Amino acid sequence: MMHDPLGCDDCPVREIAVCAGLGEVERRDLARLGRRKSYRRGETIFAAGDSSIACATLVSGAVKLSRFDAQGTERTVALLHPAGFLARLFAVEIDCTATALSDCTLCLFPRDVVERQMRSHSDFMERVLRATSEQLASAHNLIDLIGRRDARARVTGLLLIFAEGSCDGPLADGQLLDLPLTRGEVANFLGLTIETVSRQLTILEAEGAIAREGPRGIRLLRVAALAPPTD
Amino acid sequence: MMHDPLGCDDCPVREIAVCAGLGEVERRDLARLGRRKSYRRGETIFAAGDSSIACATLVSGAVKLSRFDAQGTERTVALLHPAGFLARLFAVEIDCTATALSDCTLCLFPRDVVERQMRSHSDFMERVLRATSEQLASAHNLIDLIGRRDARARVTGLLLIFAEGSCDGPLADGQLLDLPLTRGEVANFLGLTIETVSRQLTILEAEGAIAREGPRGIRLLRVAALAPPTD
DNA sequence: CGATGACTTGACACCAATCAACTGAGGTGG
DNA sequence: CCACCTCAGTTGATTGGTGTCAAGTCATCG
Repeated sequence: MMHDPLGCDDCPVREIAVCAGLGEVERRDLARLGRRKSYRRGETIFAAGDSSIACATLVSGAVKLSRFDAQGTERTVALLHPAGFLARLFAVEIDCTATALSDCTLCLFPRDVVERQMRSHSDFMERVLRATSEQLASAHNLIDLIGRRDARARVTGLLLIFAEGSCDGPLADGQLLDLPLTRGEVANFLGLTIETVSRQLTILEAEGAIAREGPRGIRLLRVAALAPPTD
Repeated sequence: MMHDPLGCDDCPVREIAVCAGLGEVERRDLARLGRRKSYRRGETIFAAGDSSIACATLVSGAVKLSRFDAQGTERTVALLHPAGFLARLFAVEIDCTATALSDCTLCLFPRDVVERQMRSHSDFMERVLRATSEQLASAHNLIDLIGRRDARARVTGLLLIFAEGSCDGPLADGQLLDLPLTRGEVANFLGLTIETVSRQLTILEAEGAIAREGPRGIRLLRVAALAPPTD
């Protein structure tokens, strides 16, 4: 147990998360600094302004990052899938709140200890930087999605984001997708209303592109009908 | 000249750019690795897929970052102001094209040499990481702006982004703003059409919030009328 | 059994997209 | 010098997609 305090040995994302690629020794060093914690759906992982946690890796489940404006209106700015990385290292301020979308498990690394670790292990810092770059790229993907697409494309875009994030390997027709977001959360993320999201799903189901199975389950019947045109 | 190859000594952003905070020695080390280059409005600074440039600091002028989808449609995902930082270090792929919005000057750092420098100077890497985090935060700001705001709020939001980016210090009524974007570029960035942008500017001018001075100049008459409600 | 909350569906209104015409500046050439 | 073109921008008329409001369904829970 002393040698594997975070349970890395059976970590489902050890090969793809930010910790991957570190040597055995470095990983153990890192593992000693963090702790693994589980959250239930709806729980706040950290709130805006909380600076105790510097970064975190999502081991299982799904997490949303959102902000609240002056009126207290929520705005979801990112979704995280397993192996996803939350980093606010050296940021001027932490302005996002992280909330569990489903029951989930994370490896949390406290700020002080991680900043020291990063300065002495440039490999680790490099991986953090790479992860932050990927976060930036997916923020750009989201900008693309909500900036110019109509309601249908936004909904299909979200389905594809989740399908790709929750499974490894390419998508196949018939795949069952667990969408842990409520309609309200989907709407908030996509910049739509609950009603519009619901209607789009109805349309997609009528077209035979998807089938709803229970409140959260969505079976992707024809992936090609969801993807944007490739010409 | 050997001691100041990039012209750092009279650099207008030396106190706020990514290079600030480095010691004199480190900055000279860094300066030896980069080169300063000027671009004219419309020129491409680097295209998607070009991996020769790892990062760049904008010294003067304005730059847009955009992507092109399968149909070749442009989607602007970020704007850069002086002291702004472009980094795609360790990213899986460079997917953005950087274009000069106005005549501008940048310090460019080639990829190979910068990655070496980062690994040996953790101070530098830390600043790059911080800059990338700030880029992420402004991407989130943009998501907020275009995801749920109406046309008026998007246009005023852009005006404020540019006003804050192009001057240091707080905003004051009566300030003249040079908006180097064409209507089409504004529309693309905000996820609107040219016509809607034009109409919103007309409305804002009729309300006395702004005054258009020439094709590019906008005088901010009442900043309070542009800012979102704070209650 | 009623209450609650997530979701769906319908009717309608409204904002922004679309299509189209017009203006004005800058450039070119007869 | 003026006719003409082009291109960015503005303005107007109309359409359509999405928001809004409202009602209704269904599952869960006390």
